[in-house]
Amino acid sequence: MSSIQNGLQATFQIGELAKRTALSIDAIRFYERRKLLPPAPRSAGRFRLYTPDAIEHLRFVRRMQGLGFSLQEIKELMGVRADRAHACSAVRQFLKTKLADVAVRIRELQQLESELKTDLLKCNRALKQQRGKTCTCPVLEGEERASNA
Amino acid sequence: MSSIQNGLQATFQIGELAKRTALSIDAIRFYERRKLLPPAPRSAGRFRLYTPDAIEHLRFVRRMQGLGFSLQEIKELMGVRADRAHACSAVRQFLKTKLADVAVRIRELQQLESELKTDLLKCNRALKQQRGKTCTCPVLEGEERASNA
DNA sequence: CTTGACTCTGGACTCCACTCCAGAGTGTAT
DNA sequence: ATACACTCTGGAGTGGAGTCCAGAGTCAAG
Repeated sequence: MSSIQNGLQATFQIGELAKRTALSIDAIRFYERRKLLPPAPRSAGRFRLYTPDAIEHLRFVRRMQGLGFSLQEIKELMGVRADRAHACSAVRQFLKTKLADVAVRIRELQQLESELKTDLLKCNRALKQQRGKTCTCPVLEGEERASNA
Repeated sequence: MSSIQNGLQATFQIGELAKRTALSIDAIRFYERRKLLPPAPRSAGRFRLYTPDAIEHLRFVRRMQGLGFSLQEIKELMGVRADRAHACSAVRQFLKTKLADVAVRIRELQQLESELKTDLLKCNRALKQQRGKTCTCPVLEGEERASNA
């Protein structure tokens, strides 16, 4: 399963990485093809060998994906962040753009959040007032005869 | 283009709606099929007729999409929000779940934001220190100072 | 040396969110 | 009456993000 190479690092292969990241093996290989993961070094028998770094790497990818970035965007983001050591104004510009995007997203989500909170309040009030009465729930009941405003 | 019906509302047809929302005609019809937009009333010749409501409706859809919700989720969200009048505990539960999702997203985006800010700072410092020196930029990769601001 | 669990590659397939198109009808302007 | 812009439906095609699979190779255990 895991092997010690030259006493340096504990490595493991793709199945193990899949388990530890809750990704499918296919997804990991797919990310490698799309360069979201650097090509893994191989064993004598051409099996991919990973170090714990890969786990972090993949978690970052998933986190960004969850935030709605495309694989392409994530790749760019990682590239720039990894290379900030020799920064140049183009990299700086890219970071600024991404930061602005993120700020917009945050504002929009906060807006949605407050709208949902309002809805929930109204919902709670309505529930209080109809204590015990049956209620036809559009979510559960698929559809009844036309409602909608 | 736009017509007055019974002196009640200015309606317009799909091409106009497309222009006003910056969506394609096909996308609008597609949303209707997927029930993200209520079926539009038709003219005598079966042309869809819209009121300004539709613009707002579509903007909401796009906004939610930009925040990473799938069309399915947006449909559910709209359904629940429209029907909060007769609230029931299932609706309430749905809202609470969505709210929690949104809160998580906001926190994650804020985290990313601060990481990017740190990167940007490092980037700025690096730039200051290498004033004038050429820099190999992974973003431009090869074409250097040929284009871009 | 065989078995069984694991991995390899390449290609086909799926689901989503559209986009593009053909062939037909609508509506108005001349 | 005809031209021209617009719209209709249904279906095929696209790109992103994977999933699924066959046929072959790897490797530890018995």
